[in-house]
Amino acid sequence: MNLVFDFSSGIPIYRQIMDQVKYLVVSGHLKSGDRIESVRELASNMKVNPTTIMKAYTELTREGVIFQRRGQGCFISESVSKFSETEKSRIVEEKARALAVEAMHLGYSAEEILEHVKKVINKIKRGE
Amino acid sequence: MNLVFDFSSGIPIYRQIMDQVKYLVVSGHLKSGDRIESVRELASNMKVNPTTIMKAYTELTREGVIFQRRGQGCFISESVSKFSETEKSRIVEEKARALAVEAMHLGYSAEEILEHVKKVINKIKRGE
Amino acid sequence: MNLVFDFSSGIPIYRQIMDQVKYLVVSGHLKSGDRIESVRELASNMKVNPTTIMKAYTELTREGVIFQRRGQGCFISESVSKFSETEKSRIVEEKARALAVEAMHLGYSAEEILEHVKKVINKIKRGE
Amino acid sequence: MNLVFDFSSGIPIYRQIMDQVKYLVVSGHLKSGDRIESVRELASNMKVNPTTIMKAYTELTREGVIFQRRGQGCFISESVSKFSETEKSRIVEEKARALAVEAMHLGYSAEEILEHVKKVINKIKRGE
DNA sequence: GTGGTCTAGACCACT
DNA sequence: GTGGTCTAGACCACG
Repeated sequence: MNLVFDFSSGIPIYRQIMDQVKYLVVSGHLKSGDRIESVRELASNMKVNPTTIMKAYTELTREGVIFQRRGQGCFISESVSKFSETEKSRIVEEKARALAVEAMHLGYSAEEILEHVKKVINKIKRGE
Repeated sequence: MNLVFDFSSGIPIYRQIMDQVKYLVVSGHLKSGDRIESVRELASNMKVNPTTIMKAYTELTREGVIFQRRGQGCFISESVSKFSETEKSRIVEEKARALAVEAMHLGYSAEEILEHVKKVINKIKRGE
Repeated sequence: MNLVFDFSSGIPIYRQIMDQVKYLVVSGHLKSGDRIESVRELASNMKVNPTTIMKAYTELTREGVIFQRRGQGCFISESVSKFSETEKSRIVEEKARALAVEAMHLGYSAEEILEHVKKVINKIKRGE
Repeated sequence: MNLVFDFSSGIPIYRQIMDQVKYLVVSGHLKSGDRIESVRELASNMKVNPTTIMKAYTELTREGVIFQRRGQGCFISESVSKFSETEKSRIVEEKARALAVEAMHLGYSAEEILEHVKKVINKIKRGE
């Protein structure tokens, strides 16, 4: 797994790990059943505190993104969301709202915002 | 100013204030030149410590959303962004990417995501 | 007197008044004996609170820059500094140090800083 | 870090901290990557409230002088200014003008002012 | 251990 | 009245 951290972004490292694992799944780099590096491996590779990795993995497990099998490692789970439809909708709407407010405040029009989102989705689908 | 705080969301109060003031601006509820509640007023209305309000206002001032005048109060500033085009684009793209990854991971299609964003923008424009 | 205020600089208005009166003297726009606007006049012209003007004038009087004659108005005084040589030297050195630290931190060389100062002095002498 | 505060100068403590950290950088006492005392350490050493130190560090971070890492501490950042050339020039010119007006008003000649600045720069370079 | 947020309450500077 | 600074002391999040 090729992770990159931005230590000055203010976003916690464990959150950056979570986000990037999710990205690797939606972009097709990781598929359900794939084994991902163990806590220890990743910690030493990325020179990050193991407890930080641990926290990320625990959260990802809780969200149903990965599952941990004792003695074997961590694996990407089936893409069955643990969230209900309304919950999912609420999560996305909240993030969409934050994006919209920020972008509108920076002076972007509705069209420009949608264009931005469309572009980003395509980038992700191409694995960028 | 009609603010609502979610004390259990984990999002700092001062951040919630910032977000909501920005929202009030983009939704047209507040216009440049408008005076907003003073630190003490808002603090007593919202039953929040004045220094917390102060922090929010200071940050908003730094971002150019409002300006503070000692002895007079706080005012919405001209909507001239302090950021360069590339920086603005970077900010929006980053948020758009976070939204896209999260939504795709929850199983939404590109169309559904765009639909969500479009809906939210319209809500904001209608002042909801 | 043609004063310009920067309300968003953080520098108190009364200080800006003091600085600009001093500037008008060193640049030759005002000479000793010249009458300057009364507190009331200036307050109404500049749309500033009279107490603010009052504070500026009081301070300028204390520093010996102007003197107030009851019923007649305020006048620029003789350019006899009330400060001792060591005091004067300390004041200038302190400001010079602040300038130097800031400029060096921004990456300017000694030559560039001196060039900046030289340029500014000439501007002032030309009354700009 | 050897800081000295003047509690009766009217200059906020957090500002004095900022100025002195900047001084330590330009004078070579601190280099990029160096770890500086933690908020608590400095607070207890200088017998100042941690939140005051925090404010100074937050401002220095915003100016790009240092960066803060939760759980690790504060470090001097690369000396890459966040300001554009014109902005840097404006900042220095403003400070130079303030210095020049004040010094000229105290009766110093252009040569004397430049001499003062030159002397101060050399002092800083020698680490005084 | 680190930084980050918040409260309660005081005092100062400015308009 | 306004914003701005500081203290003392608490609690949380992160590595």
